[in-house]
Amino acid sequence: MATSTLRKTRSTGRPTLEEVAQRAGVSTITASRALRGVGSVGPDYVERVKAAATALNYVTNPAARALASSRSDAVAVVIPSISNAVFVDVLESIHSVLRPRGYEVLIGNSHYSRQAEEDLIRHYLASSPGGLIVSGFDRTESARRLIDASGVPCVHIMELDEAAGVHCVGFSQTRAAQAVAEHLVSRGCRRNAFVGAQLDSRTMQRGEGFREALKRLGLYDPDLEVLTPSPSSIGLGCDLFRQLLQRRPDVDGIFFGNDDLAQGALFEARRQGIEVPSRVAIVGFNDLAGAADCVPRLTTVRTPRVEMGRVAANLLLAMIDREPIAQPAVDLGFELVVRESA
Amino acid sequence: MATSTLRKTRSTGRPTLEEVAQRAGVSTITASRALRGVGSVGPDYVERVKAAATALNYVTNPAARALASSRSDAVAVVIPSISNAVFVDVLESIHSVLRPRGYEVLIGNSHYSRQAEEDLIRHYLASSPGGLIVSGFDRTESARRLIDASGVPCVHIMELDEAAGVHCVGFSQTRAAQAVAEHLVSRGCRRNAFVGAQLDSRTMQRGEGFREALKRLGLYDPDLEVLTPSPSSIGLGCDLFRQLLQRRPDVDGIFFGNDDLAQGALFEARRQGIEVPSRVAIVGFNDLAGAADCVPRLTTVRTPRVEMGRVAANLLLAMIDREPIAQPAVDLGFELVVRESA
DNA sequence: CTGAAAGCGCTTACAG
DNA sequence: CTGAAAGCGCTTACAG
Repeated sequence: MATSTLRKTRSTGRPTLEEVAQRAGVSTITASRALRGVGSVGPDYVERVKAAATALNYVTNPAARALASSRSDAVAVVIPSISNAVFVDVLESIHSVLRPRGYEVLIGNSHYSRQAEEDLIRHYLASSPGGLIVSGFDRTESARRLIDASGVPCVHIMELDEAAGVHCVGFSQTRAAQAVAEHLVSRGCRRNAFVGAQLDSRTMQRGEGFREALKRLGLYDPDLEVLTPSPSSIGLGCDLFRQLLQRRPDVDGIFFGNDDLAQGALFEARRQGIEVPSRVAIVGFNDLAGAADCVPRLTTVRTPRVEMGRVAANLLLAMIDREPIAQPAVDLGFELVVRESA
Repeated sequence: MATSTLRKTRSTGRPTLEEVAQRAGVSTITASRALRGVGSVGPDYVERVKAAATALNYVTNPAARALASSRSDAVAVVIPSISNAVFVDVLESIHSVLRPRGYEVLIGNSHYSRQAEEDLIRHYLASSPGGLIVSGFDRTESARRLIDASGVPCVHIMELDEAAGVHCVGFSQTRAAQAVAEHLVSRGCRRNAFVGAQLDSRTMQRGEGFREALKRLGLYDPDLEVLTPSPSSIGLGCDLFRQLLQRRPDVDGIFFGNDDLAQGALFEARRQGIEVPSRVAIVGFNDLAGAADCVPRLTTVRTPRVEMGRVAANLLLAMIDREPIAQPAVDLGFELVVRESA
């Protein structure tokens, strides 16, 4: 058969660029350029190549492309948790802008471990991804150096840093916590507690912002800070609330570092017959699912998760395409949503 | 310089297998075999190669490996939603067994669309992944054919199918729903409703199992089936519960297709002063976060999400390694967790 | 605007 | 047990 001469020994069976080029009657490289839309190719050629590709059901072999160009169509996103709805929302948002642009989104879950994050960053950087998105700024020096040395475009999400050369999209965790403190105090709470779990850098920043604001208002009581390294959850919220009220029955305002803790507290309060917000006001963080519907409806801080993912992905895209960056650090703000619990 | 002869024109700067081999004083292919642990290589050689790789900080270029072997170290997982905690749990579990084995887990989110799923499957199959994990069996004929024709090992999760040649890990949605129906009836509920959202195949199977069981018990009332294509959420649970009780105030048992709907119903019941379970019993599905802590604590069906991910990933690994498969269809069962709401 | 040649960094298939 | 050669399917760099 005439076609048998085309068959390569180790062929995968799928059509190659060469076959597309042959069918279109052009050279392989012209077909490559036509399909990628780069370089100058005669419009008639472009059309013929595209037609041939469609007819053959051609799909670029990503491995071959990556090897030849030493640049992959992958973007790695390293987050500390995949169970925390906060990151899932951001991820989904990043996904929705990157996938349509042809990027593969690789998800690295560090489980809140600095060492695991460093390993993941090393792993992903090893395959020369098109871009990298990481969470916050709390990482090992090695990880930081790996990112710098790689030259791979990198966007930081969740937090803000004005340092030159750092690209980030987030909001001020500190200011958000201050807003919560001011709200609690303005509604008359005098003994305000902060309850934080996981102890990741963002939770700590919230604690700090809360503390600073209370100090400024002359209402800070170190005995009302409850911190635990356990992962945040509704069940933990129940426990911490119960313990806190047992130890300090005089507390009249509580700021929880995450909504799930606050929702747990609401359940526990109900079980113990403790009125919210009249006896103790409760504020959460993030405005996760259920916050608007629970009883009483939860007062919380709405964080810009969807927008953060979208803006970060677009910023990364601009960096990858070497477009000029108007604003390397984007503050998306937050919103205190006052409902019934405080 | 002597080393300049080693420098390739388009080098990426990272060490290559050739450099490792050179340092170890062996051929490239021997280094390749030593590092992969395949073929027969003298133990002393293996040691020297590994030492050289470590010294050079060598990391295999995945694109080159994939191109040469026409087989990638990626496993694609296609799920219908990334916001639904059910899939996040399974995903995390799959991740935890595949990543340590060197696989990259690619996540495809079909957003419950058959067409989107087909496109994702086509996309992932195009890059010859090592394996594929898909959710359930409800997909387009094209998607099914693509999977079959690809020859890529594929495991189905969430549901069960006894069909020969199909590898799956899940549990019977139907039987789980039957157990719920029997529980409600056994505790005295006579007018039992089913409330399902999203209308994905698993929700429909639950509805069917529930209906069949009630029919068998002579208690089926078609007017008590509430179905909506809206995505499942706590807020939707509030709405559907309110509407149902307005329309059929005599209902005394409700089975919600997912815990979030049930939790919403619990909130709404509280707001309306409707006693649960004395006036109406409520059962959820999946035993998601919060089910054990809400008020009243939710009676629900615990689904084996973590185990499902683990078993599916290991089954896939066995298929990839062409090991004999003892059991192509694994039924992991479920557990009715009776708490306070029913 | 178009193309022939070389190369990306591995692994397969074949020898010995 | 070890290796020289060829090839995977693209893109880069250089010509014309």
